[in-house]
Amino acid sequence: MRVLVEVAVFTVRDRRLDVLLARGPGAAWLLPAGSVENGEPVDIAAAAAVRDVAGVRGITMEQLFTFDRPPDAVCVAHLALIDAGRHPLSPGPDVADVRWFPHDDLPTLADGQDAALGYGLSRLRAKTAYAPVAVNLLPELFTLGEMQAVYEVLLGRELDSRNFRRDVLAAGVVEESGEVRAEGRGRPARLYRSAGGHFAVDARERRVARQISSGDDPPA
Amino acid sequence: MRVLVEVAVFTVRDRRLDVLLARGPGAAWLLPAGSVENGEPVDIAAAAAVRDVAGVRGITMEQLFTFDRPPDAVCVAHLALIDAGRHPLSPGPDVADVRWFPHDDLPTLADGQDAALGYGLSRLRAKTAYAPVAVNLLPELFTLGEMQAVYEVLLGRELDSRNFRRDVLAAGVVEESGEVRAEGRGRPARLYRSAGGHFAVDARERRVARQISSGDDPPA
DNA sequence: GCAAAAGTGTTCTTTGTACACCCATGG
DNA sequence: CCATGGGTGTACAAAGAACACTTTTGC
Repeated sequence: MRVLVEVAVFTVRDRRLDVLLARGPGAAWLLPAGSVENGEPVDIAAAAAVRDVAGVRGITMEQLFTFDRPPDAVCVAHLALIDAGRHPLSPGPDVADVRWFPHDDLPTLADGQDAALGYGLSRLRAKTAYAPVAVNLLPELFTLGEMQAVYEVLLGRELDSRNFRRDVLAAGVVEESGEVRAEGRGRPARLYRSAGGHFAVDARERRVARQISSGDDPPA
Repeated sequence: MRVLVEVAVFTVRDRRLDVLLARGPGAAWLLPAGSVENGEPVDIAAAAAVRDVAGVRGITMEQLFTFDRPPDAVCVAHLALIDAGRHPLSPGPDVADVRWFPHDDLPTLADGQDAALGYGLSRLRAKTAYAPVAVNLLPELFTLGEMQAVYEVLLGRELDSRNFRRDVLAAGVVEESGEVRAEGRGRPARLYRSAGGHFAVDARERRVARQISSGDDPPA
């Protein structure tokens, strides 16, 4: 049997949640994908697929699910989150075109890829509940306003900035860099960086976070 | 590459959480496992493995994770929950012995199976938080006391029976059968059956349950 | 009649949610 | 000087956790 990999790569740009798609010459749009060579670790193969298709390296990934790909393959789907600003796209050799699409306005994908992408999206939203996913979608230094905006895009609703700031700071997932950034008009914002650790945006979530020091994430 | 399947099968018996293991003649203890034939759906192969090894059929399973199995295979691990009372074990042709082991007192397993089993256990406990997993571990009719005992074993702590009963009934995951069972001394208990739907044992959990009508479970 | 398990409500504490104003800068 | 986004604390509402006694049966 053949073992394939594919990766649902998400980013947040311009207050939109985008998905990375590529296509070969004359072909349909696809998630970055590849196959696993004999003996190669699956996660390495998935990272290689993203590198070869889009020229993006060094991103962290999480395994999602293994789908059947009749007639003779299985496909291990992965989820990746990146800051598009730090990872410019460069199409690989067999790729005619690679670009970001708004997650709610996608071209038609190959059979089965819808499932992987949909599952990736729901897992991403679920993770919002107990992991500081936003830091994976932001530059090294970011303002709390930017971080809040990412969560608002992921959750599809507005958050109260006072509660948001209180909770993020209390959770200790970010630390002040000491720097400040003035961006156009308005008071300059403090810049933070990730400090590791778990975090949950609201209610149902914070509680879970507390008890899930390790638990729901895939092993190894 | 070869694609293998293995299944961590759990049950609760006698206030203990047990795991199903099998061994071939003279060989080590293993999780029920098999390989995926060309074109066969992975979940079917996993069900077949449990049937062939232990003679148990018709159980529901959930995919957990796909592990590397160097040098030339991957293994798709699954989680299954059954009521041991309704599924007597009968060793398959290549199996010398198959039996239940307490989850915290296991023999040495083959490399990699520890990971699958450990992940299965943590997923099982995590699911306690938002799914009525106990009904998969109980007979068709059961008392609330038995159900509570299952949760206590899974969570490793005692629950308050008044809160437990209130919450289970309010969640609507069980319905009265109208029957009653007297078991030795003590007041006879009402018998319930599963009514579908989600349920959470406590706090952190109930809230999550409410918002996860669909979300965290694998697709398809 | 007593030991053993089933069944039933209320109070208090913790957590979440809603909310309004002053501050620093650019134009 | 005003428009824009950043930054701060409190009061109310909801949910969770803790808790004791009565009922029904077998022995």
